[in-house]
Amino acid sequence: MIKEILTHGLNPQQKEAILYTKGPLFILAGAGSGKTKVIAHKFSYLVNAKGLHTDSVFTVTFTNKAAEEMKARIRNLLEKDTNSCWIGTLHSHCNRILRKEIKSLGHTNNFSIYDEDDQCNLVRHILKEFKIHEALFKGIVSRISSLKSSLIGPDKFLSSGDGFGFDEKLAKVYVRYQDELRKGNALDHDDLIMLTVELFEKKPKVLEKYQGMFSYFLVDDFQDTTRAQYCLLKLLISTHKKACVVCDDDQFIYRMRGADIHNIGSFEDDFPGTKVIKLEQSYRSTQNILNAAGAVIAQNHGRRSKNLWTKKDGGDKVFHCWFHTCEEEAKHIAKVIKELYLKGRYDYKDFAVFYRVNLEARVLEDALCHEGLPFRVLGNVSFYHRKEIKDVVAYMRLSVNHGDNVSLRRIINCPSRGINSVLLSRIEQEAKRRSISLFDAIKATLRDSPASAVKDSLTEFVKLIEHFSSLKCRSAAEMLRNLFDKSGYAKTLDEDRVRNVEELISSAEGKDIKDFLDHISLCTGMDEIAAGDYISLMTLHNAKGLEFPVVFIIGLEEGVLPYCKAMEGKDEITEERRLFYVGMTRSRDILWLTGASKRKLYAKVQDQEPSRFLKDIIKNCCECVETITTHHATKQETVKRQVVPKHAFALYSAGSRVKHPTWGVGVVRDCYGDGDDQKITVNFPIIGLKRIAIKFVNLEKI
DNA sequence: AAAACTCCTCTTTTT
DNA sequence: GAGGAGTTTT
Repeated sequence: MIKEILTHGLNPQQKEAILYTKGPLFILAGAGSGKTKVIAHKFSYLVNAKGLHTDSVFTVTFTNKAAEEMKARIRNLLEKDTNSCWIGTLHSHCNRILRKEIKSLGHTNNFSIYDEDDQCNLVRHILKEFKIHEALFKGIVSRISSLKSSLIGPDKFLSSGDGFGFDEKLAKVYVRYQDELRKGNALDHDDLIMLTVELFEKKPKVLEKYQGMFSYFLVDDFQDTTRAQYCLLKLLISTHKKACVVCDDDQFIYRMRGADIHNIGSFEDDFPGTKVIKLEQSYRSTQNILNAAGAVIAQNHGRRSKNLWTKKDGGDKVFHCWFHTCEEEAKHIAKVIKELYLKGRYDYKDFAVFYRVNLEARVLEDALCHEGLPFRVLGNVSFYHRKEIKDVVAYMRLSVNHGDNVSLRRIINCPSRGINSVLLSRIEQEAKRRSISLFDAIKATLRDSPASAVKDSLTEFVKLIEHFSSLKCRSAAEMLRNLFDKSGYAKTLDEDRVRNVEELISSAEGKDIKDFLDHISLCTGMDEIAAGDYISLMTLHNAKGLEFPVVFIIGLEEGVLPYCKAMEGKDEITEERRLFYVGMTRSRDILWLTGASKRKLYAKVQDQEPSRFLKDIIKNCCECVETITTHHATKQETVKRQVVPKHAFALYSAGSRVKHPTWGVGVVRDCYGDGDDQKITVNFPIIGLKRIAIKFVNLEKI
């Protein structure tokens, strides 16, 4: 009975995926095949039919956003609170475990979590000291990160190195970097995983405890796991082998972040008898879109075979259009969006434009502005990444963890406390000589230095930080507000930035200080208040996991998609192809693929060739649209005339505003007929779309 | 300590 | 072509 309720409205494969709990399960889920639904339903099946406790299902998502969605879905299905559940990213799970258990590894549990920015700062500091060319810091940070994602700690790396050249330097920096983290009582994101693995390997009792806590494991986006993450999961799963991983190898687009596609094979090897279920019915795209996307991805080899199909057969062919310049491309897209919008079938929020690199968005923004269309660009600098936010958070982190040298260096002269580089390096040396934290070194220096303006401001700084660490603030907001005022930092900011900090403070209202810090460290941005009717602009990477009725993918040119810096290796090209595939499969009804012969990249305009990926599909799947710039301009004109009729008797035209006696003001989306017989489609803000015959209604044109 | 100047770089990115 | 960082100038 419960079974029927929980699997109602699901297809046979989805049902099977939910009901199979005997052993390890591998779900190969195509784009739009309802994998999130399957995970949520499986969770509730485990609880309602199998009697598992909601806290004993270890559920992993790729992003925090996905975790929130999953929680909400499960909450609705179970009608139970999901707050204490283990539904989240692996990093947040590890943080939860480490805050509790890290003492047994000799750390303290008030550790700071460093983000990429902090890592870069630390590495640069080290490079300066080692007198290694500082511009290398980015490469080094990413090398260290990928070493950690493969569970290669500094010791292991050192011993593996008969290294020469760069590797030797890297090893030296890596050792020092990890040492600095340890001294500063800080972990970077990769440490969260690596240390949890270390914890489980060194402390079998702790591992047993967590193995015992969980009766089932659900892992979404398994293709995006790193080696370290896989090892962690394997440790936890190994006892009873009740796990279900969901993955799509065709959407593996995060190799650069250390994701390892071999984990898919490892899972089946490490858990023999794994049942494989394929979800191949797409509930998203039309058959035409699936055909085109399928033709693209089919060029990649060594994939798991998969045959996506849909009941939404037919649909429009995929549109393809080539332009002279990227400006024309952008203009045309704006025009198409406007026309579709005015027809009334779609809202602005139903449109998305994807591109490979952020700088492609510029031209598009101009064009959309020009047409007066509302849009938002996703994935700009995240809120927590802004300088002013990071600065106040650094104050907060230092108050919680005095050892946090990276945070201290960040704010010691912010606002200016008159500390010059001589004094600073004296403090650094003092800290090093006595192997104490910078914070303690400052205190020591203050004790035996003569009175001065610098001494006063430093004394005040120390007092401030100590005040807040001793003080039990009621909430993170209270602490932030006080720090912001009393540190004198507020005075150094302009209005905009003050407003940002205030936004941070209000988001901290009523939250526990440590929880709030964790939240900031583990989340990328403020949960986007995505509401509102906007066209979405984003990179192909950002598009993963989303869907839109109408999708445009722009810049389909050699050097852009595939991107020029990803064209050397074969693996890189296949990843670019998957990226394109991910973009295509986001679309429900309409898909446009565009490119241009001339595109402005950085300073100069470059000549562009059509992307090799287009060759795979144009012949059979695309409807090639001629542009205004070709000789057939008349065709465009006729299309336009249909949409915006301009005969003598037409009283209203698309885009004009009218007032209705009961529904208020609305925008005309589409018109039919003329004179007294004219019928119009009007969108009213609250009521929605309405068809109106003008002779029956007393409309006012405004 | 701020302003001016030069140099450099410039995929994608979640945690 | 713009933003960031580091260096030199005032």
